[in-house]
Amino acid sequence: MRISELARRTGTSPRALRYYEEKSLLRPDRSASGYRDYDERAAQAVRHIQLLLSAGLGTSVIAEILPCIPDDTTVLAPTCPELLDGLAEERVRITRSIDKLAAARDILDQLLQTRPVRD
DNA sequence: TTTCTAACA
DNA sequence: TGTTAGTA
Repeated sequence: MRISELARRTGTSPRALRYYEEKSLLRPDRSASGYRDYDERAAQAVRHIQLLLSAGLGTSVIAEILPCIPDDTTVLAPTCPELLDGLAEERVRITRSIDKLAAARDILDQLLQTRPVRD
């Protein structure tokens, strides 16, 4: 399928799909005319990319992880044990970020003399 | 018409 | 990320 169809089927834009390719997240074939030609697996890969992106992972990390996710799942635990440590570290970084943000919010709550409110 | 690349907003 | 230009 061509880029616009893949974009439509995955809810992204052709622009984003070209960007993914530039970051080596996707490697579509090319038609004789130079048009990108995507297969079914690409559609699944894009969904994985979007999931990983929403997890806050960078494109370089995603490029490593992607080949470890089977087309039909969203879990990689059983597949590539080597990556698990790296992702665990990523999780630690995220936790630290959350803690810092929470601390910043607490300070603002004090300055504003408001009682902590849940969003 | 659709897509391509590259560059600019 | 969107958009634009000039092509094939």
